[in-house]
Amino acid sequence: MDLFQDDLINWFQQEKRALPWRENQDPYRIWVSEIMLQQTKVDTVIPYFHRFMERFPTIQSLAEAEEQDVLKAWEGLGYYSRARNLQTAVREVSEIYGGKVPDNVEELGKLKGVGPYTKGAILSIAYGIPQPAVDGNVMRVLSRILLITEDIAKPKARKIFEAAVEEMISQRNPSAFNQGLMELGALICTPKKPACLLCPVQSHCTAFKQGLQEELPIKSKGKKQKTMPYLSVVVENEQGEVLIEKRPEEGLLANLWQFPMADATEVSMEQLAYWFGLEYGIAIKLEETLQPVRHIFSHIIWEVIVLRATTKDKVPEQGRFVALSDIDDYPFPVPHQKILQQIRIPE
DNA sequence: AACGCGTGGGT
DNA sequence: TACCCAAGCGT
Repeated sequence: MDLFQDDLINWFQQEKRALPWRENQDPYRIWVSEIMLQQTKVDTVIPYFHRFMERFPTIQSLAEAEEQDVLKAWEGLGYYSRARNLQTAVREVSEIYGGKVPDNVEELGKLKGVGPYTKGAILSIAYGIPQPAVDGNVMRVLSRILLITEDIAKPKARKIFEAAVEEMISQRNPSAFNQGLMELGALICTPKKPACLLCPVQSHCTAFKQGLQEELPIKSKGKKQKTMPYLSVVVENEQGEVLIEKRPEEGLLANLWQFPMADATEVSMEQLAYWFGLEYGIAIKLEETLQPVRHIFSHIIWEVIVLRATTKDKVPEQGRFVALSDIDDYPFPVPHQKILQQIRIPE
């Protein structure tokens, strides 16, 4: 009768995927990977991680970078506050901790963007310190192993699983234990149709014994998204430049760039040119309707009617005219990249 | 505690 | 189509 911990760790060391952030234990690399992996699949993260580490190889280089360049490296990855918080925290590590990532719960947990999960992941993986790192995988796996029926969508659930991990975690190899739980959740103990027949810890699994693996974990459902209609306009001047503006520094897609966009519940198509004059201080002439853009976020849906317009005016009160050849310097969210594609490849 | 915050892939 | 899901965090 082997121990759960040993079966899990042996399996992990045998079967773990070769991932770029597993090449060494550099706390900075571990940190960046953990932030990118929040709510994001491994396959999506890999190319971003390579580019990011090439562009910002050290704490120092990221601390000294322009936020605009950090967001550009994050462009398309989503949850952009992760990038901004990471840079804020890295600057703090640079200034307060001499560039060394803290190796204790107290200091690490104070850093922007480093919550209970990420804190435990960095401590255990980079420093070998036995701390729980409870993510969605861990809750799913342990809910089955231990038959825990707490609703994992509720905030209080995480604490219950953290308490369980504190009792179970391997003191000898907390890194392999925590990563093993997550790897198991990603490869075997999946949300749907878990591969129990291949599971290295099947003999320890209470849910499997009772045939309840498909019923766990218990997870309540969120509410569905609301649709938000917008009117967006691509304004071209006589130099062939287009008008773009920076989004507000808080909220959705903060500090990213976009084409001017009006809330369509407040501004109609007929009012658009007038509205534009008030907002941007220049006169435009609507030319044509482009392909509408629909974008589904996690919590809302954008329905964007897109128009093309021209102007003879040069200096807007808001935003700036940018040559198409320079537009790649600016981080755009996906819905506005869809608009950009249309003016790059007309027809 | 509940909600805001992205995106791409799977069924 | 309409969900669900993925190595969460800040407010």
